[in-house]
Amino acid sequence: MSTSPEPSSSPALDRVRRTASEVFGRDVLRPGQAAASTSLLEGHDVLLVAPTGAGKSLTYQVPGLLLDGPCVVVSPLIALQQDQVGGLIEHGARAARLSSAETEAQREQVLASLEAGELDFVFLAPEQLAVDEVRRRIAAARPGLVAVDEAHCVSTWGSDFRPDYARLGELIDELGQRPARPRVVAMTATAAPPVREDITARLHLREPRTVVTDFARENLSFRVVPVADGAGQQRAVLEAAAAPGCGIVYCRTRPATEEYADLLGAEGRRVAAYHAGLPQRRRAETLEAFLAGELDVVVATSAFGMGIDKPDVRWVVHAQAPESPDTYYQEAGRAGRDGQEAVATLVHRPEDHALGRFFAPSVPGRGEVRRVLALAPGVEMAAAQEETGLGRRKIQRIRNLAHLAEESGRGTGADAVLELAEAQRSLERSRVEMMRAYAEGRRCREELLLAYLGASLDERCGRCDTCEDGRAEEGRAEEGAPAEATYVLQERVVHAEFGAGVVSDVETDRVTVLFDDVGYRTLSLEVVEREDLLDTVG
DNA sequence: TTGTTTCGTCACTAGACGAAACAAAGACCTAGTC
Repeated sequence: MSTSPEPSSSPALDRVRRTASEVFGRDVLRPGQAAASTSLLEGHDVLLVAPTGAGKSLTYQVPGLLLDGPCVVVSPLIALQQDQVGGLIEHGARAARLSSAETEAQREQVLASLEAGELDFVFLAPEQLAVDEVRRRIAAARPGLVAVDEAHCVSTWGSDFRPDYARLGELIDELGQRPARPRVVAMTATAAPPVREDITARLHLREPRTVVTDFARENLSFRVVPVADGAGQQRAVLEAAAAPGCGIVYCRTRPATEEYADLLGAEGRRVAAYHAGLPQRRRAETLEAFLAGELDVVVATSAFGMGIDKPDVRWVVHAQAPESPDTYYQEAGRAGRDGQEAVATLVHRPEDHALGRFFAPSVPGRGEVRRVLALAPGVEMAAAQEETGLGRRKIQRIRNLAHLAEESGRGTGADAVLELAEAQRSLERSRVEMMRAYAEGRRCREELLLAYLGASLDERCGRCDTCEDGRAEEGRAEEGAPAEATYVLQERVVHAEFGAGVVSDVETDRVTVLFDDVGYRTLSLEVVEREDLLDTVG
């Protein structure tokens, strides 16, 4: 996998520029757009990591028009798909959505148009692509490009939620083999290096080029407010949410969103709660009102996220820590998209991390795994449930684990499945610990987040709370001069106990490694060196 | 894993206490009902 530089000139780039200008009215391409689009035209698959608002859409829209055959866009939310279809039609492209929201007649119309070559773009969720009939008819239309939007879902979902995400790679493979296999572009706003690798592997990207745009946020200040109890937490959240301008308060539970919405409402803020337990219509109204500037604050669970591109959000407050720095950076990053100053505050109570551990996927029992693996191939879900006495979700999870275990070379059988499930749980739990390290550490906040996400900051941000109050600087002084660079970021290493892994962060006195089987571990450099625990792999 | 609610016990017959039970995100989809 390589990170592609911006191309300076080529016939492919000329075609991209012309179409971007003539069809979409974009005379200047933003960072990443040119590299990603030309790579697709040159025959590569592409993984694009670029922040929301950086114009990721253009990266599939332009090649989608230039390559032969229609472009299939896989997108997780049908509400988002509708907006994207509307946007393309406005520019004169032929686009449609295929989902359960369409009537049978409308679905037939979409598939017939696709087969007749009358559509440039078709939008659908993985669940639609998993329908044999739909997949067969799309393959018959010989698509030239498959775009996977919000591609981090491929990595974070699939094992126990929306299982068709776990099958997306093979579903795309079935749309045609080379030379007819469509090219694939996977797009996401943030993805730490192991997530990028996971997406590449699960989508079976071929000769992939990875395009990563700069995602440091120079207008965003990160803050952490430690609190000891529930009352302190509430005070801190209300205080942070009293900031001027509009903002988002993120909570981990639905009742918490309602409670804070009531409290903020009582203070005179125009506020609404948002979570997946609310009626669809009310959710849509809340989103619309927020985008239109009719609400000051939305108090939400993680359901409020994808597709929200409101530039003037001035602050984001996390009432509880989310389960990983990946999620935190994505949610906090919804503040200040307009480039004006914005603040991201995490109210931190150590107990809140328990919820992160609770949500980490469980490891199935050995007996359960054996029963699922013993099922005859191709057996229907209803029969499988009857035979194993297990729920649909559990069966699906074990099947997906078995599939992934085999694909990743761990092998077949119950041991391989259990090993993989253990590794997944370890990784999730270690992400929770990384989040704790963020909240409890005294390093520059942005430096730590960017290191985690695989980018580096040349110097401390100078804006976060630890930079401002001098803790970040003090910490460095106490630790002494930076240690000689024994380990290099993204280098592969082997630990005596934890096995193989990749260096994800190097500080003056410690090194953080993402191990394949146990997740993130932060190790003291002194101990590592004294006991010779970590070997680099050539 | 944790915090909150519910329930039973003791018996100072009102309320304190501890144990047990419960709930804690995310979105497709389809079938059934009004």
